[in-house]
Amino acid sequence: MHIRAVKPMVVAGDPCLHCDARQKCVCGAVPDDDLARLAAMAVPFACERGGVFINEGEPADDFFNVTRGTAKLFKLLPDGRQQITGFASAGHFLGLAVSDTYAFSAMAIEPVQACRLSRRRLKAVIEDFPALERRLLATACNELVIAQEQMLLLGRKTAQERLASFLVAWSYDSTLCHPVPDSVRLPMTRGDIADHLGLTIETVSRTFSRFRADGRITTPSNTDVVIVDRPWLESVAAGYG
Amino acid sequence: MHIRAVKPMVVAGDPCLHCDARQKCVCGAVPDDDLARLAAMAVPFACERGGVFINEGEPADDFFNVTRGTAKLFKLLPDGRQQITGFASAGHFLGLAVSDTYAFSAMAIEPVQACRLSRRRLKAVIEDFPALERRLLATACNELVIAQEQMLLLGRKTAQERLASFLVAWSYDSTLCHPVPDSVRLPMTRGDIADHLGLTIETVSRTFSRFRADGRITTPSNTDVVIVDRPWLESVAAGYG
DNA sequence: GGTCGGCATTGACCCAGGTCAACGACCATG
DNA sequence: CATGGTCGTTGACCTGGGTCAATGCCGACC
Repeated sequence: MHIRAVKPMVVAGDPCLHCDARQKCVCGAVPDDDLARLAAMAVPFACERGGVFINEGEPADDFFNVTRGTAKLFKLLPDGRQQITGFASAGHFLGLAVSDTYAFSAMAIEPVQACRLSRRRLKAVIEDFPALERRLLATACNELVIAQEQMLLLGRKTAQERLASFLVAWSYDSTLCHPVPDSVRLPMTRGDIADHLGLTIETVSRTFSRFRADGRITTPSNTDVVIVDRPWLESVAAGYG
Repeated sequence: MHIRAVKPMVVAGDPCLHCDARQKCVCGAVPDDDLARLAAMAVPFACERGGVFINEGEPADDFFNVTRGTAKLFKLLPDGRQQITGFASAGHFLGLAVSDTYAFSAMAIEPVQACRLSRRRLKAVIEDFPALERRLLATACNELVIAQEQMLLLGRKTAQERLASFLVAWSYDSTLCHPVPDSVRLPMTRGDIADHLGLTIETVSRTFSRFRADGRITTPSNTDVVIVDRPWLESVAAGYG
C-alpha cells in the first residue's frame, strides 16, 4: 500500500457541490441548495485498474455515478467471448440497465472513482428530487440511441467503418472536457476496442496501421490518436466510400 | 377498398378501458378511473403493411403505443444496408429512443394499429399521471437490457447462435399471449430476420434448413416454426456447444 | 387455370476478417 | 541493465459466412 495524492472525493460539508462530474450527469438536476442532502445519501467509492465492481447476474444492490476514470461495461459468453457494450467515464450513471440482477459487468480500465447509492437510497433520492427521475429517463433514452447506433455498427459496418465510427464518437466525447478535439486519448487496450467493435485485436491493429499509412491519423503513443483527416473518417464512419 | 371487420379502436366513451394492449404497456400505470382522460389525449392510428410511419432524422413530433400488429424498427446506411434494432408488437411504446429527431425508422410488417400522442400531449399526460413516468423509465431500462443482449449477439455470436437466440427470445414473447409456447409465428420475412441478426438472407435460410435437418425445429409454413428441441436451442443460444 | 411477382431455398465460389505464430516496443522490477 | 510480462504489430494462411445465380414455392389477380 502506498500513499497517493488524489483529489479528495469528500470535502467538509458538501462534496457534491464541488463534484467534477455533476453538471454532466444526473445530479445536475438537483439545485445547489439541496446538494448537502444528496451528498449525505451517496457513498464515495473507488476501484483500482482491473477491478470488477459490477458482476453480471449478481443482485443489483447498488448504483454508481462515475466521477473519475473509465470503466468498461461488458457481457461474457460461457467460453470467454466478450462484448463490451460501452465505456463509462466521468458523468456516466451505471445501473440503468438493471432488473433485480445486473445485466452486465463493469471493470475499471483506469482507476475509477464514483458515488455509490444503494437501491433503497436511490429510491429515496428520487422521491426527494422528482426532477432526477426526469433526468434518469432522458439518460436512459440517450443510451438507447447510442445502443441502436452500436447495433448498426455491429450488424452492418465493415472493420474500417467500425474503427472510424469509434474514433469519431470518442473524439466527440472528449471535446466536452478537452480543448484540442482532434487529439484523442484512448484509455482502453486494442483488445478492449476489438471487443467493443466485434472484431479481433489483429484486425483493429491492422486497421489502425492502414489509417496511419493513408495519412488519416497519427499515433504519438499507443493511447493517443491524432485525427488528421476528420472529414474522411466521418464520411467512412457514416457508411460512405 | 373493401370493408373489413376489425375490432374498433375507439368504443363509445372509453377506448382505453378495452384496449388489448393496456396491461402489457405503459398505460397499465393509469388506474381505470382515469382512463377516460387518457383516452381523450391519444389519437387512434393505423398503418397498412409496408407503411413507414416513423422516419429516422425527421422531427420527432409523435409517440406511438402499438395496440395491434407488428412493426420493424430499423436504421439505414446510405448505400441501403439495413439494421433492424427490434420488432414492436402490441404493447410496445415507440419513441423512447428519441431526441428532437427520430433515431430510427419504423415500418409496419403487418397491419399496425396504435395510439398516437403528440410530444406536447405526452408531456401533459405525464404531468397528469406521474406513475407513467416511472413506467416509462422501467420500459426504457428494459429495452436497454435487450439492446445490450443484442450487441452481444451481433458482436460475438455465430450464425447458429444468432438464429437460436432469436427463436428462443421470440417464443418467450409469444408465450405472453399464446397457449402453445413451442409454436412460434414469425410475421417477418427471412430478409428481416437477416437484417435483425446481422446476417444475409441466404445464411438465415441455410441455418433454418440445418435446424430442420437436425430435428431441432419444424416449419409448417414460412411464417410458422415449431420448436422441437428447446433445450438444445437454448443451450446454443447461450453460447454453449 | 395461367402467369406474374415476391419470398425462400440451394449450390458453387469467393473474400473480409479470423486464427496462428513470430517478433517488437515498452515498462516495471530485482 | 538484464529479465519477464503485457501489449501491439505484422505476416501467412484459413474459414464462416457473404455473393452470385439458378430454381422452387405460393398466393394474388386476371
